[in-house]
Amino acid sequence: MKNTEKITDAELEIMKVLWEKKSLTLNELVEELSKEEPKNKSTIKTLLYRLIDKNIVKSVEKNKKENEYKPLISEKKYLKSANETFLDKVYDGNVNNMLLNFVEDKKITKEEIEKLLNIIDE
Amino acid sequence: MKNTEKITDAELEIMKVLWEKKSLTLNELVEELSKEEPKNKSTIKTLLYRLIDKNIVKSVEKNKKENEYKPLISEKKYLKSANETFLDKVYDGNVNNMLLNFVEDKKITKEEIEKLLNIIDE
DNA sequence: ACTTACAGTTTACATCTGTAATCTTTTTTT
DNA sequence: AAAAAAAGATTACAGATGTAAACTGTAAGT
Repeated sequence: MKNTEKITDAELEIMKVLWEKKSLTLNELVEELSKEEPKNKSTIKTLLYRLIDKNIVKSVEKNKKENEYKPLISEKKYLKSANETFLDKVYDGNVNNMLLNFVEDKKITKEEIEKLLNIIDE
Repeated sequence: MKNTEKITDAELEIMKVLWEKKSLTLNELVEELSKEEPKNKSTIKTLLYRLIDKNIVKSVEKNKKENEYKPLISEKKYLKSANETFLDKVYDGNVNNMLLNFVEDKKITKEEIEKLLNIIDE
């Protein structure tokens, strides 16, 4: 699949909610997204339609009045693709270099790395 | 500075070369960028001008005929900003989650993490 | 000095993106 | 049944982006 990479920033905000909630009506979606700052329903509709066009979301009839929207690709899959794209684009695929920079920026601490080691050892 | 984040994908390719070579004429730049696949000079010109507009690159006279182009912001600074943007956008700032996903995708191996620990211990 | 070639600069243009309004079809309400 | 409300679907539009051509001024060759 290539579509995974074509999720834009605004669309991603929609997807995050859909991944978390699995399935939502438009109104539920708008409500979720408006928790922090109010969002325009029309805008969300457009983004949703674009995601449907791209086969990233599907629309299923819930009842006579409303549809439900469900993700067609998994978050894992998206993350894998997003990681790869970022790594290639910014670091030409060099993970070490990326990690070093995160450490330099104090984004990654020693504790986190040790935690990670433990997890890997399973 | 905010401009750092506004470097687009195509512009980034230009910047990578400028960061590495410090200073180049247009022709040198085109030559470098064309090593893998030939690039259109006109396109590179446009990207260069946009970077100049954004105060990310400066143009200095080299001789009567040609100018040299130099980066105005450091690669480190860009990387810091790019890391942050990616982390926030995709993982809502959760570094652990990001690392876990990189590990799952086999992008980060145990060896790399151990190497990293050594580096931090300095 | 005149022409040519090329660096520098400006303009063009299709597609993508964020944002939203409008139109159409159903469902509710009165 | 008629009117109102709302969901679904389409259209709009400005700014960003990738790609490249056109224009302009000057250096270089003859």
